[in-house]
Formats: sequence, C-alpha cells, structure tokens
Amino acid sequence: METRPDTKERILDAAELLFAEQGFAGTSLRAITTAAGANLAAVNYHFGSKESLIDAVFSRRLEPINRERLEWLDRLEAAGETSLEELLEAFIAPPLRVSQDPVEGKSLLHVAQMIGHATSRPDSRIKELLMHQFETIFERFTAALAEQLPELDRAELLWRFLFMLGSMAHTMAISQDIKRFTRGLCEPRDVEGLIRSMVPFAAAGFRAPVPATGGDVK
Amino acid sequence: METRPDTKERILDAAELLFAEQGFAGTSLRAITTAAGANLAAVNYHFGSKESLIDAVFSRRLEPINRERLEWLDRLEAAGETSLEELLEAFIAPPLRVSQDPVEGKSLLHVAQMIGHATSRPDSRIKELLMHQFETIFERFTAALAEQLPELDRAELLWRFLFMLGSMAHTMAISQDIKRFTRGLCEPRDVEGLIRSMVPFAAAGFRAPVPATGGDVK
DNA sequence: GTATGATTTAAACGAACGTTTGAAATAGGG
DNA sequence: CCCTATTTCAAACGTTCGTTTAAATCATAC
Repeated sequence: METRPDTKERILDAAELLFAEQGFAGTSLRAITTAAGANLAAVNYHFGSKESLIDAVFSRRLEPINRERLEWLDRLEAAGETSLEELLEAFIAPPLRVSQDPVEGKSLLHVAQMIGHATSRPDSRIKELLMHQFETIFERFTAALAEQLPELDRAELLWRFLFMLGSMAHTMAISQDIKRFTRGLCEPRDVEGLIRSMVPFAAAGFRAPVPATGGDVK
Repeated sequence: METRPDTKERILDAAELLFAEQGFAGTSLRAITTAAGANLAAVNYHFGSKESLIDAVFSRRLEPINRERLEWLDRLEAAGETSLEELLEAFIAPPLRVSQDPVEGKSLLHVAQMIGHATSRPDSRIKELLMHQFETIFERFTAALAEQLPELDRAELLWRFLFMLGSMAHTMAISQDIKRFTRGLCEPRDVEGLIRSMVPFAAAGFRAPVPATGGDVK
C-alpha cells in the first residue's frame, strides 16, 4: 500500500535537485535529508558517505543516458548510411531528454543542470567519475564522427568535440536563466526545440574549413 | 627596495590561482592566506569578507577583458566593413589572451579557468556579478552579430550566442585536462591555437541554416 | 508471539570554516 | 623622537559540516 518511494530513492531525488540548484559543496547532507523527509544519518547508512552519494546520483542518470546513446549509435551504424546530423542528435538528445519527467509532465532539467555543473567542476573526484563513465562513449562517437569527416584533422575533430560538449553543458546548466541573461529577449525552450537548434549549430561547426594557418606546429 | 607586491595583491593572486584549481567553496581563506604568505585575518581586513574577495578577484580581470572587447569592437565598426569572424575574434580572444603571463612567459589559463568555472556555477551571487559585468558586452555584440546575420531569427541568434559562450567557458575550464580527457590523443594548445580553432567553429555555427521545423511555436 | 535482521532515530563528536578581537608591529610626517 | 594611522598578528569565537554511535523502531519469517 505504501506508494511512497523508499528512503534511498527519496534521498537520491532530493540530492539531485539540490545539487542542481546549489552545487555539491553548497549542499549539505542536512538539507538533503530534510528535503527527503529522512534522518540525517540515512545518507551514511545507505550510501556510506556524501561522496558516494554524489557518485550514486550521477550513476543513476548517466548509465541510462549513455546506454541510450550507444544503442542509438548502434542503430545508425547498423542501418548503414547515416549523416553527421544523425550522429550528433544521438549524442546530444539523450541527456536533454532524460530530464523530462514523464510523471509530473514537466521538464525541470535538474539532471541536465547537474551534469552541466559537474563537467566544469574543479573537484577531481567528480571529474574522474564523469570521465570513466564517458570512455566508451567518447571512443565510439569520435570514431563515427571521424568517418563522417574524413578530411578533418583528428586533433581538430577532438577539439571541436570539446567545443560541442561545452555548448551542451553550458546550455543545460543555465538554460533556465536564459530570460534574465538575454534581458527578456529569449524565453526558455522545451527540450525538443533545444535539440533542433543545437544539432545544426554543432554540425556546421564540425564541417567548418580548417583554419589556414598551421595547427600546433611551433 | 621592496619589489614584493603588497599583501592585497598577493592575496588576489593566490585566490585567483586556488579558485581556478579548487573552486570557490572548495578554497578556504586559510589556504589563500597561507599561499599568499599573509595572515588569516588579512582577507577580512583588506576585503571585508570572502564573498567580497571573490568579487574583487573577478573585477580585476573582467574589467580589462571587457574593455578590450569593446575597444576592439569599436575599431571594427569604425573601420566600416567587417566580418563575422572578426566580430567573434573580438569577443573570444580577450578572455583567453589575458591569462598569458607576460612576466613569467607562461600561459597558465588560471583566469580563463576561473571564469569558465564561474559561468556555470549555481552560486547566484557570482552569477549576478558576471551578468552585470556582461550587460554592455552582450548588447553591443549581439547587435553587431545581428547586423552580420540579417537573415537569422533573433531568438535563434541569441541561443547560438549562448552555445558559443558554452564552448568558450567549457574549453577554458577544462583545456588543461584535454590530454587525459582524450586519452593522450590531444595535447594542450597555446592560446592562439585555441582562438584559431574556436573562431571558425563558432562562425560556421552562426551561419548554419535555421532548422526547417518551426521554432518555439507550439 | 517472538526472535532476527534491517532501518530509523536523536544525540553527540571532532574538524574545518568565516569572522572577530585586541594587542603588537610598522611606516611616515611633524 | 614622538605621535598617529595603517597594517599585521596570534588567538579565539560561534557555526556548520560530515560522520559516528547506540538505542529505538520496524518488518519479516518461524
């Protein structure tokens, strides 16, 4: 009869929201357990430590995201002919779509916000976790992109991949504040609209001609 | 005879480095004053509080950066004919170049890293400061960009501006870790190389055709 | 019903934090 | 040299943090 999620999940939900809003160092276990309606000691009982809780919050979301990315990529490669735009959508869409709450019907972007924050965190532990979760994704997608862009220098492709990651992370992190940022000129957009904007932007960037002046050569 | 900078400046230097490396919440006043060779109370004596110190660290760097951006833009507009690439370089280059230490000859990217971190911080105070410092810049550059891209929907242009900001912030924040991130495939680049890569990428993104499906309309 | 394991609870711990204090040290002008 | 204002210093303040503890409560199977 108890439809309320168990303590462990309520803590994960509350932590995810608060981490997104106030960062990791800025969110205390007391704030999390209070919001979750749980006792302070519950975090250390269920997760062992605050750091392990952070890991758990990320893993819960990143695993499905990255699984969907790989499945999507598998489908594209199995279908044979594909395009740069399709590849980019397979990479960009899952982390944005996952933050749409199908139950409450609202797209709060908590997850995307949290990921956006984390990718530019100085905290080495979180960075390690993200990089580890990212290894396979990185290999598969850069290889697929290289195949679509055979004339593009490999190092240049990786840098452009980083540029795109930045666009994603930053947009996810502050898209909620877009109205204030643009002084009312821009309204927050739904996830699908964001995807439809970001994919062509990134695709054009990847296709840009390599700068004339030599690369890293001294 | 005393060539050593005074306490106030030594604190700003130490804080800037530590903020870049460990974030704001992760850097204690004790760590800063120890690194600066100053007494713990010096921060509160010279700046009033930790938050005011953060403000001071940012203002010291952002003011020259934004001044240079505007002067560059003034020059471009005074010269009459200009290009999208020149506009973007005027916006992208200053924050990257400012982190090159002309004295020690090394490009440590501390400033860029710190700015990169801050732009995606949840901390509202820092966000406010950044936005306030950014108001004029935002107006001038979006207007100039709109003139170069008359066929581009205004809202779409602003979103692409945000995408570019993300590329910059993210790249500045993690470009030091690029080697580990790409598993040795990419070496860290000098500031000029980054600019030569980022400008064409962003320019192509801005010039991308608007997605066929309607924008924000329901 | 009772025994057993899992979970929750209130309370406290030590450590680290930002800040404050009042005295000591320093520097510059008369 | 002395006076004054500025700066530095060691020490302590109160608060908050993550973590731990041991008892209380709950759930489940026998």
